[in-house]
Parts: sequence; structure tokens; C-alpha cells
Amino acid sequence: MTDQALRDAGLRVTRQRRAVLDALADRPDAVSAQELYTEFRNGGDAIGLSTVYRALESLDEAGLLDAFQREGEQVYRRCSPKHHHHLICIGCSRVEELEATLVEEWVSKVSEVHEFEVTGHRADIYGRCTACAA
Amino acid sequence: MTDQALRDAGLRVTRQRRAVLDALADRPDAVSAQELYTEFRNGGDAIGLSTVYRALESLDEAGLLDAFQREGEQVYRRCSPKHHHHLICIGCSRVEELEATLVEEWVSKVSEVHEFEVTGHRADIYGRCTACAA
DNA sequence: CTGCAGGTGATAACCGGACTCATGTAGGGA
DNA sequence: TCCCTACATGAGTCCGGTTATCACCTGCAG
Repeated sequence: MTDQALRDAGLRVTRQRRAVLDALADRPDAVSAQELYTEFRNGGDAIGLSTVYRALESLDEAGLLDAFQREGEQVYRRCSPKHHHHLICIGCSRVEELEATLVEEWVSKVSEVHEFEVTGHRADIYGRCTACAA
Repeated sequence: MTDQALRDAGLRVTRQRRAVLDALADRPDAVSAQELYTEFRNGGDAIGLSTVYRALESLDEAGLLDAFQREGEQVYRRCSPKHHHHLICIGCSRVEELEATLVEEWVSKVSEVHEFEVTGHRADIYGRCTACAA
């Protein structure tokens, strides 16, 4: 399944890319390259740091991952391929996907009113999940 | 006026902070610390790089500036103090402020439905302004 | 006017991430 | 199945933005 996703994205199937994609599957939080690197290393699954960076980058480009900014570092999460927004916990980086018809409406309204070639938008909500609020 | 804004923010009025705040006043685009530093330097107004970073940081904390992310670097713009969203040109970093009742609605709806202590949100639209689209 | 908490600036250190290059390997074609 | 080659990997180095350090300076309350 992971292999097919990689193939569909036009990427060669390598042990490293499979490992990265698998590590992110069904994971609720967003992680950085360095965190992933450390986890692999501790798990005895040696993958070079550059490779982790490159894997995350190409998977992001392929649309298999969503990228976030967290205190100056890039973090990634495996999200559904369809357009959505995010509810992000500032404590544990847990991410929930949100539909946002209202936001889409807002964007299309703005692009109609303003002399501005809209290429994208971003709308995220921040806060603390139940566990972290305690 | 600039001085009063600094005082109100609980910051000492120094030549450097005044210069930074003035440089950002009525400026339509967002700029980085390094860009500002270079401009000061070229303008014969010597201000240390660290100081520019620190000034931007404290002004941001005081709510006098809005911060954006641009290709791995932080850029700042003087925005109105009231809550708003942004229309950002990816070409020249020009920023327009937007009201977005729809977005606020969306956020309050989400915070009602989800078990999640919402602390903030962010909604920006990206694209090219008329000048940069050409 | 004076004292001092807070601000400044040159420099070094830091850190996430990109680059380099020699080596390894996926996977299409013979 | 075996080869060939373009693409991928990994260790190390480099880079650029930002922060820490520390001696000196200054706004401003008293």
C-alpha cells in the first residue's frame, strides 16, 4: 500500500522512503526530520539524516504529506489528499483535519473583490487538545 | 507618535527602536531583519544586526507588528492592532489586511464542536498582486 | 544630576537544512 | 535472469538566519 503510494507519486520504492511513509502513517502528530531521524536511529533502523530530509521533501511535493511550521522548524504529517484545514495542538503537535466550507467561501469572495491572482490559502486553528489542556 | 506607541508597549524609547518602527510605518510590504539592517546601513543610519532582530522581536511581542514566514526567514509588517487576516503577494511581499467574518464564524463553530481549547487561529491568502502578475 | 536596569553592538556560537560526491541500488530492457 | 544506468543514499561539509555572550552605553525614574 505504501509502495503503491510511492509508485503513484513517481518515486522509486526504497527502504528509506517506505520507512518514512510508514512511520507517518496513522500518526496523529506532526514530526520534524530530526525527530524522525532519532526515532529510526533508536529503533535500529539506520537512515541518514539527509535522506530523511529528502524523503520528507519529495513526499511533501508529491502531496502525500502536509507541512507545518513549528518554532522555526518544518514538521510533517500524513494527511488525506483532499483539501482541508487543520486543528493543531501547540502542546503535542497533534493535528486534526477540518473541513471548512466557510473558509473556501471567504477565499473565493476575496479573490472576486480584489485585483489579485490567488494561488493558495492557509487556515489553521491552534490550541490545546484535551490531554495537553490538563 | 512612534514614541508613544513604544511607551504604551512598555518599551524604552531608543533611537534604534524608533528607527525600526518608523521604517515599517506605512510600508505595504513585509521585510526581514537582514533587509532592514541593510537599508539602515545604506541609509547611513548604523544599527547593529542583533538590535534589529531584538527590536522586531519585542515589537512583535508588543503586538505592534505582524510576523510572517517567507522561505525560511521571518518577515514583519506594521499592521493595525485589531484582529485581521492577510492577503499576501508571493512576489513582492506586499500585504493587505482583510476582515473575515466567515473565518471567525468557522473558528467559533470548530471550538464549539471539538474538545479543544482554542488559543488562536491564522488565515492567510497567497497570490500575486497586479504588479507582480505581469 | 545620578544610578542603574535595560538596551546596544561586535563577535561567536548555534541550528535547521541544503550541498557534495563517492557509493549503492531500483527497476526497465535485453 | 542479468545488466545498465539513472536515481537514491549517507557522511561530511557548508550555509544562512537567528540567538547568545559580554563589555559598554543610555533612557529615565528619583
